[in-house]
Amino acid sequence: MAGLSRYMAVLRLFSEGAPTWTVAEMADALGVPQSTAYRTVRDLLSEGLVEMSSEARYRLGPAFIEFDRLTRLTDPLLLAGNEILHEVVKEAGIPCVGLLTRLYGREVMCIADAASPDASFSPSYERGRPMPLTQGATSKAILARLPSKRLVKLIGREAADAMREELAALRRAGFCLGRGEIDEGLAGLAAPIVCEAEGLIASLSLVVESHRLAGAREERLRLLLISAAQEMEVRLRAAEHIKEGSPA
Amino acid sequence: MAGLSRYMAVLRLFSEGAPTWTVAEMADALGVPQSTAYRTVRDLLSEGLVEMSSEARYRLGPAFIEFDRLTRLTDPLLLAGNEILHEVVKEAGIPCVGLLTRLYGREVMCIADAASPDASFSPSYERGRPMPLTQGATSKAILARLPSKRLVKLIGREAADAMREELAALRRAGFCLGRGEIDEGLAGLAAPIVCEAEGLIASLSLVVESHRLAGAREERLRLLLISAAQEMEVRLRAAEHIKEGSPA
DNA sequence: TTCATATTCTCAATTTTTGAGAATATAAGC
DNA sequence: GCTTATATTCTCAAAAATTGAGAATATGAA
Repeated sequence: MAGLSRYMAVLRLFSEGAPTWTVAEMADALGVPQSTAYRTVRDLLSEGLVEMSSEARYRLGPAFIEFDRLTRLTDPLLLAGNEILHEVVKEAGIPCVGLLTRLYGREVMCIADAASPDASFSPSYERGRPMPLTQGATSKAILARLPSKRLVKLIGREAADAMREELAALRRAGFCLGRGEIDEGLAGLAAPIVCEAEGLIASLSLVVESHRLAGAREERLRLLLISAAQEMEVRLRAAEHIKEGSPA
Repeated sequence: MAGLSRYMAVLRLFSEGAPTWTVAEMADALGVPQSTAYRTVRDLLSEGLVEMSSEARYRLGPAFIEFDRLTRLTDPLLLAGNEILHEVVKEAGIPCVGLLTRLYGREVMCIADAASPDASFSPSYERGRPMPLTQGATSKAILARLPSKRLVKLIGREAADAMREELAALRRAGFCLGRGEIDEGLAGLAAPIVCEAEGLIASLSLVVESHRLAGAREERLRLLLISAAQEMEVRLRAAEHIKEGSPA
């Protein structure tokens, strides 16, 4: 095993169910001798990617929290959209959770969440959680705006072909509604956000209880999301011009 | 440059002021040939540690957000203390920001923050932000509980000697108050949290406007923080026993 | 102290990385 | 379509780093 992947293999051992590991356990899990595992852990330790917990057990280190903060401070979508996200949740007027989600590398990932104070349900999403690529309004709103070449790369030719018509319709509508596709009893409403210059394809979505989606209210939320998403696009373009306009 | 550090050197280029880089810029900044830089970036890309932004620019990738989520879900201090942190802010009854801070690797780092709705000031702290080691109530409450050997390793012999008496007093008091040590006009109040079994040394602190710290109120907040910190220690020990008690 | 376990060290064989430049993509303009 | 400029990958022998087994040291508790 070579280069970076040898380190990442260790880091990927850590999980919610197994948050701490001894070096012996790592060596075992990866099938490498202990001396090698110790060297690897020592390197990770010195970079802050793991820390010693106690009694020879190790856990993920502070570097991840710091780098995450950096992404929070610099992500153009968050800068343009976090404030609006909270406003949308407030204006929705019913119990709901708002999500900002983004195609990120090869994943569709939630990068910001905001629950209304009266939201009694807890949707399974939050910052840092990868979402299923082809299910749910949030992801579909994103896939619908993907150039077909990239879509194929992401989900494969067959899956892309199977979804082509549905996505074309969503693209025309500029909006996506899904009922119970992910959580039973919950519905997702999502509007796409695209900024070519930043290479950004994302969506703003709202998760609400299905039974609250009467006709008129659904229409109101649709308009709310679409206009909020458009406002985010405007801010993204503005931020980008500022960057280019400023002296290098 | 060898092994992991060669990759970290690239990642550490990214900052709030320079959130995106071209490969040529990286190669320049690090003094390596472009072909080498391209190979390094390709590896980082495939692990999700960087992503392509647009037009040959790269930014930090989704892996950091995912790993951060994992630390949020598994950090024993956060599991034991996040709820209490919010209660403390609520019960404080004045505009304030509550912080959970932890000795993390070689840094003192804030891992959770909660502002009261009426807090009009914005303290310079938040999750993922390293704090100055030897300044501010938050850090001092932690240093006071550090075994002197580790203290020396952390801040050096001279600095450790210079602080020895002050820290001994803080240790006896079980509490730390600092006025304007970090932000002019703000005061920090902090109580230590220690859990040997988890190898955890931390503090719970409250940032308030200095002028609001009348005598009686200061005393009330002191007691609030100390009892909340103790409750966290209790929960930490409970969580630890559950872990040990459960079948492997 | 003594034991048990955690961690680092040693060294030759093996594998990876490096750098310079050539060879390919890729995208924009004509 | 072609042309140009730039981005990215590839090639290959020399240089450097990693590997694995085990010995040598810490470290901490009894």
